[in-house]
Amino acid sequence: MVDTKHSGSMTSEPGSARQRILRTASRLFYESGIRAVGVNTLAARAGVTKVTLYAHFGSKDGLVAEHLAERDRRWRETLERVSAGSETAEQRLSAVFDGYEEWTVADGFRGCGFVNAGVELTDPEHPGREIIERNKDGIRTWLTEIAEAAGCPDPSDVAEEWFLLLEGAVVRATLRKDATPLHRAHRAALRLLREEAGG
Amino acid sequence: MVDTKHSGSMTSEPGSARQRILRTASRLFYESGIRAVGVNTLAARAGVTKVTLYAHFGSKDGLVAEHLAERDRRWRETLERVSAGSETAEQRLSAVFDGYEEWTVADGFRGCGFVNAGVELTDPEHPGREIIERNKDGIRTWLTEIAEAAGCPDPSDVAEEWFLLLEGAVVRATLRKDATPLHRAHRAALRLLREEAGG
DNA sequence: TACCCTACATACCGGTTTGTATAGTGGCAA
DNA sequence: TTGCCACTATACAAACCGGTATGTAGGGTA
Repeated sequence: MVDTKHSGSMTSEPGSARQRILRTASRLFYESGIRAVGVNTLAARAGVTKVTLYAHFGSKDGLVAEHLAERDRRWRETLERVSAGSETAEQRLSAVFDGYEEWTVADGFRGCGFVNAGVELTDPEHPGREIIERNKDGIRTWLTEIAEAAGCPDPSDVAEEWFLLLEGAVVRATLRKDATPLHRAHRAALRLLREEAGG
Repeated sequence: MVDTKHSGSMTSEPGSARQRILRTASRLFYESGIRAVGVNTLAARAGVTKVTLYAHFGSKDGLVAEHLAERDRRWRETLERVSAGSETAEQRLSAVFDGYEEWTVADGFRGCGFVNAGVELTDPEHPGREIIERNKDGIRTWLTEIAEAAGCPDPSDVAEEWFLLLEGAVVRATLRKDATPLHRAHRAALRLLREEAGG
């Protein structure tokens, strides 16, 4: 009860209404799925009225899209954070796979939020879809830069193969919670790096 | 109107009510997602009343589970069919990847139905979840047998890596419809086979 | 003939969905 | 002081959700 700018019933959650909604959406959508969480539940859990939610996001689809954009933003921050301190290409690559491994065995892991959203948002016109694609492009770009830094002759080819291993491992880890898919993907990725860059 | 055992209003769709329901469920659940398709819509599209649907499957969850089981059955048939005629391990492996490639570029492709169902069925107690796991185990077993036939020293290791490539390629192809993920996964899988078995 | 089984049609249940309309409240700035 | 702003509270609308109750029609079989 320290700095809630605008009064109201106590909602132990700090931050502006908008931030609280986005944070709650991120948690609930990821935990239970987007369709499974109604705006009533969402607003109540965020300590906000439905009117406020609609004033900020216009519609549930709008909220979903902004939630995905926010998630993408945080995801990029995380990627840069776990890579900070890595110097060689091999270290940077390992940082990515280590980060993913840590994530897949953490409590509450339920797969890639963007892939999951892609499964749920069947309408190809949904505003969230382009954010999903943007996020995946971000990963591909990141991996391509590593392959370039390593001096691979075909960086985008190598990056794409790393991406397949990474995405496959996440899917595998989603169904049976286990660190080995990521571990194995990591090993395969390093082997490929040494073959392509070292040779 | 040839052999519908039990009368009824004409429902151009052939087969028993049960089969029609399962076939319709398979189509609609895959196209639009499980949660997005209500039992009312489903029954109407199958040319069946809701009462009949509930008499056969008990609940929507029951229908979902039986639909997944049916899908798994058909999936295994397809796998054996595309592999028929393959003799060497390499041919059998390529048959799998070719089959997947054909699938991912076909009209209406919307990813792996089992992975998608796994995303939607967040309840870990849902009866469909074990069928999803069974299906994935089927793939892993199939790939392991190929690795064994090829004489790989660590067949399950190799199979798991093939699996990562395969699953990753399907996810990639789902977001941006394109044959290249499968193509690249295929190439990587063959390279791995030659390294492990040939060396 | 009598019964059963399957499927039909229709209507209903309580609850939930997204979204809106209306009125009130507290703080802040001009 | 006046007015704006962001918010609360409540109530409602129309559609849809999964699921059930009731009653009927018709072929298969004993």
